[in-house]
Amino acid sequence: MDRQRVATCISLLEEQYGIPYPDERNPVDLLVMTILSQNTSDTNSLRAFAHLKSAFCDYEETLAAPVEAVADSIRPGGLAEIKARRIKEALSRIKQDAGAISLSFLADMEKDEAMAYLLSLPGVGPKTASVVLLFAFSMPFLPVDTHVYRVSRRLGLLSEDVRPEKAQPILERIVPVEKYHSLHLNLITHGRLICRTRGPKHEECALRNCCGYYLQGQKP
DNA sequence: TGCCAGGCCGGGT
DNA sequence: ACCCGGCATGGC
Repeated sequence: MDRQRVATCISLLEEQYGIPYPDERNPVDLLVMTILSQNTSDTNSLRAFAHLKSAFCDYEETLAAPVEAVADSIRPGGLAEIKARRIKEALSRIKQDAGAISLSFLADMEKDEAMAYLLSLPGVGPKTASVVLLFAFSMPFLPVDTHVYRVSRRLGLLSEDVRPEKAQPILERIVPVEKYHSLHLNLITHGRLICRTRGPKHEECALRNCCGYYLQGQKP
């Protein structure tokens, strides 16, 4: 797939939506928040994260608490039992491996080593690990979620036969590293509204307007 | 009202 | 490798 098409999509998105800058967050917060966001709407996951933070004064306390208490604190997010267990197990592993509930040691690792470590944590898959490594450590990973996958295919950045688990390395190859933040955030922030395969109102909005000629099948 | 949400895991073929 | 069900609350 040609880089020109990618570059055009990125700059059209930036023109329309601006260049997003992620707010700085501590890596453990980011990890926990991303676990809470898995297959969950942002309103629900943000609410769950706020509840969790107010229920415990720090992660040591979260770790010491019974799973049911953690689950109760994140109930509004959905999938509470599973996520509570995963969060506690992840915190426990981190403390055991790092001697404290901190992920700052990842900064000293090679990117692939850091990725392998995060993937070894329960409840952490490629998407979650990539979010942490990109946004907390500026490592060159491009998180691929349902929106990024779906919209990338609709824009022709990925061919139709590419399966979700194959999408990330392909996108990482054709997207310039310095645009990972920008593309990811614009696609997930606005991606739910654009280029949906069904739902007529979605076809009328943003990205269709700004990248409309791609969707009409014209090759630039 | 039903469908979906910024996945991941464990089990099957 | 690939496919699939389960998880579960709130919003539109």
